[in-house]
Amino acid sequence: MAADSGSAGDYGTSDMQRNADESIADFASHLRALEETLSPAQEAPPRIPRQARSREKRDEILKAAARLFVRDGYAQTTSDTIAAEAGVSVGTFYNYFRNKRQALLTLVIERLDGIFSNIRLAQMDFSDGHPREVIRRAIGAMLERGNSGLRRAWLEVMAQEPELQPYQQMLRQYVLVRIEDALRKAEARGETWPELDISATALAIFTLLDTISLRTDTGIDDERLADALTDMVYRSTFPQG
Amino acid sequence: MAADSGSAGDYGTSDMQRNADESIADFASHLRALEETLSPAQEAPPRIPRQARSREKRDEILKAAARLFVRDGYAQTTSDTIAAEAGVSVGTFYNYFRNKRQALLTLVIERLDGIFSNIRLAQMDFSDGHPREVIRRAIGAMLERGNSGLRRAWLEVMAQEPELQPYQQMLRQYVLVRIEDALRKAEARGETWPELDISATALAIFTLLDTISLRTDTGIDDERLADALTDMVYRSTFPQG
Amino acid sequence: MAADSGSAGDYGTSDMQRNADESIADFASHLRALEETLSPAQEAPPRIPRQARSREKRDEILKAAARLFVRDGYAQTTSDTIAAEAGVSVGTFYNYFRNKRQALLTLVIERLDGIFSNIRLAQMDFSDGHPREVIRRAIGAMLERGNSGLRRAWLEVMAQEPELQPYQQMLRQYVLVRIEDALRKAEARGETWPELDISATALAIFTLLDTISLRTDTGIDDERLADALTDMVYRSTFPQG
Amino acid sequence: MAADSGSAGDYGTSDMQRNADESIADFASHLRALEETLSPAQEAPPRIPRQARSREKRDEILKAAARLFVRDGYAQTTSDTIAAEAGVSVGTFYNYFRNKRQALLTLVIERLDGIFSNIRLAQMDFSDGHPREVIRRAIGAMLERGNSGLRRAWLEVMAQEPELQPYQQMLRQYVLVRIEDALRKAEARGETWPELDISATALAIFTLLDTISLRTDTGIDDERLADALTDMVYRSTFPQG
DNA sequence: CATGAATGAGAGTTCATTCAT
DNA sequence: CATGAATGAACTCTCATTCAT
Repeated sequence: MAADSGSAGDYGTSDMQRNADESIADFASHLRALEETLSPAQEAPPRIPRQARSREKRDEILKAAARLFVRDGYAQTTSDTIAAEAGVSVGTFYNYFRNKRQALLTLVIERLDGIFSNIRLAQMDFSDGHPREVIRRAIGAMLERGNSGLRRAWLEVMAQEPELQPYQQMLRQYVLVRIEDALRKAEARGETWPELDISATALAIFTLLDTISLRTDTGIDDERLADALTDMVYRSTFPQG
Repeated sequence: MAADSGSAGDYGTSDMQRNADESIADFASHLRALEETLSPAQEAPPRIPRQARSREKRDEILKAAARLFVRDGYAQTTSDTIAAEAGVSVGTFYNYFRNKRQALLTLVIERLDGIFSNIRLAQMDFSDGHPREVIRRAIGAMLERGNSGLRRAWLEVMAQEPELQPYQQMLRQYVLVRIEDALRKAEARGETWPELDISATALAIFTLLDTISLRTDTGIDDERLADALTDMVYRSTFPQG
Repeated sequence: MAADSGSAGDYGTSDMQRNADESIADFASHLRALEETLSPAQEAPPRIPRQARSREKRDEILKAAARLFVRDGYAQTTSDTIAAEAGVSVGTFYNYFRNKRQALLTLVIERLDGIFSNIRLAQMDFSDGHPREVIRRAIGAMLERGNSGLRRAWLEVMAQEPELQPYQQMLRQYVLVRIEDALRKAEARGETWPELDISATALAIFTLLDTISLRTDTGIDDERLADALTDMVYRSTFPQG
Repeated sequence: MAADSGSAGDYGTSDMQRNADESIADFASHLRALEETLSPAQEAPPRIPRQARSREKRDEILKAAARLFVRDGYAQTTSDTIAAEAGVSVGTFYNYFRNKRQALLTLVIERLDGIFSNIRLAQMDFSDGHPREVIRRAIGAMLERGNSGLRRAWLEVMAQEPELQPYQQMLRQYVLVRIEDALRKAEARGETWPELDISATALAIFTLLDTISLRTDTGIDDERLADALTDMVYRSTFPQG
């Protein structure tokens, strides 16, 4: 299915490489943007650990929390349980995190790229003439990262705490706007279907991939899935696919 | 369950219809069994009342519960609130429903087709030669049903109670298989893209539409959205769209 | 010590009576004013009891709370303890009161006259020519009411919850202003010491009596104490006492 | 501490003085015993350190504690906060003081005369013929000392721990008895109002001044307040003021 | 002695569910 | 059947105090 190579020569690889590097840098900066977006929701933790052992314990607690949030969901996970799972007392949990919500927020911020793998979509740039590959790469990257469980927990908190919803909106807008941009540029170059409804298509693409990345077991191999999704996005945007 | 019949056949559609209806009925009966399992009959289980006045009261309660589940989510809705919203006492609520969960299950069972509007996708039949219209109609139907709020509540309970998940799987499989079937037939007729990965594509279509129908406000008009989605599904399946 | 009688006639008694009646009416209106002052701090209780038994239970809980607040102080009294003392469960306590603070506020409002016996001072009217008796009566009334324990609890909450302090200030101002008024009128009639510092004296009188009424056991009989206080207030305000 | 001397009886004053000083010393030693009783020596009790650096640190902590007790009250001040305010760790706090209460007790003992400024009242001696000035001076001295905040904290602990109440009684009695003494002597010289109820009047004077010295902001200038209080005490005791 | 992480009893509060009236 | 008061387990979070480093 994948057809890459290209018309021009041998330095294709180094080109790819350069693109990948840039892409990683891009990705990092996108992440930082998202982090900025989220941090206002994050109050200072009660204790900033100074000793090395302390950092480890904090990480233990975070890992324990992550396990439970993923397994049982946010609401079903109690502070007592997290503490027990981490092998510490409740007091200790509250030494490191102001409250349960902050623990989740911390997790989300620290694992942004795993959780919001959809920002990969924000990086798509169709200007180099190989849109199919661009799409394929973004989708592949999205599917391989695995922290969708935490995103489910994040969505759960948001449902309960309306103050957080703006943040979700912002994250979403961030990606959405970038997809629209990429599409609009391709449209300007006359590459897309005529009369393509850019906003609606961007929304559809975003929704599709955002949700698919939350999948647990689809019964379908990730590679095949990525290929099918790529075709879908590609064909629905660029004619003569 | 599957009844395919053949390419021509004027009763194809009504067949499809019957099948979908049957399937919903099946699903409902499973859910009812589940209800029994999850809320084991103790002493006198609340039954559907015969007298008109009682039925009305029960319906009032259900409507109130639905409003609140949709507005605030399942966990955030308390039995007290439901009773208050319905203008009855908590006791009365518990006279009609064994517990909060049963009230939601009842709602889900009674409004199955509104909630699981994705069942409409199971009815797509591309054999009449106008696949784009078929897709458009299914999508239009999905988007216009309004009970996505209750489905969100249903998903919320499921997250908490793993025993329910098989039922979600069941419904999902039902629709998926039907989409695959339709695609396979179209493929047999040589209408689809060559080498189309049927299962993966069906999954993608299902996921996309299933999620989109949960939307609250996308900022995009439903008609436009339906058109864009139709294009997406159509172009990614049938070439030369 | 008391010397009343008067220049004129036999209907002195009925005069007294009328004054007492007026005084009670006055007192009630003062109380209402204080209640108005406090009520903004009071949120609606979670459940307004309708059944008679319910009112009784509410009263039981209030009495139990009062006992414990007086005996152990506000902070040392837990909701569990109150419930236990009242012979109910915690849940029941929270059915009647939104929280511990509201229970105290309710008590305070319902027993305003016992707790803020100092409003008696707000009623003093020296215009009838018998200031000593007026003072004596106010002080006597202050000392005989007994809920100073609850006022101590009230002061305790206020120390902890700055939002309530305005209310204390208002109660205080209410009485203070009225004492000043009475003094100022007497001054206008030339009855007071020349160059009397009205505000400071009012403050001193208020403070003295306010605090004395918080006494538990002074070792001195209430009548004697009232007489001594009367002398003190009278002599420090009106010359040639 | 106040040196008045006067026309009559040259050692009278110094006697009073000695008594007051002794009494304070007594009180202090009682408090120290109390400290022992309340915080029973376990293993190595924190003692007053000898080395200069340690003394300074201890003083820093005490000052920090004082600031916070005054500003926020005893209960609202946590050991963590005290440590932070003093720029040390909690551990260090507990190296110098057995517990929070002991820190307050220590403060009280070390600042007895500032806190219990009402002891000044015990030193009043009307025998030199200028009672008004004597009163004025005592009141002035009371009002100018600023540690009433700590006394409020002390009263707070006492409310929680009944074992401490005898000590409060002790100090109170000491001052009361001395005021009564002074009044009785003046009465013997025929200077007071006839039939003055000495005990009750002493109690009233004590209560008034004791409480007024706890004031925070009365809205009235201290000098004016002192003058008004002086008038009040003077006129209610000595006729023809 | 200094540090600060760890502890855990305990406090306030909520809410699904029961049951006497 | 309707009512709504009663229940208590469960949950989140605080803070005085200890103790290993």
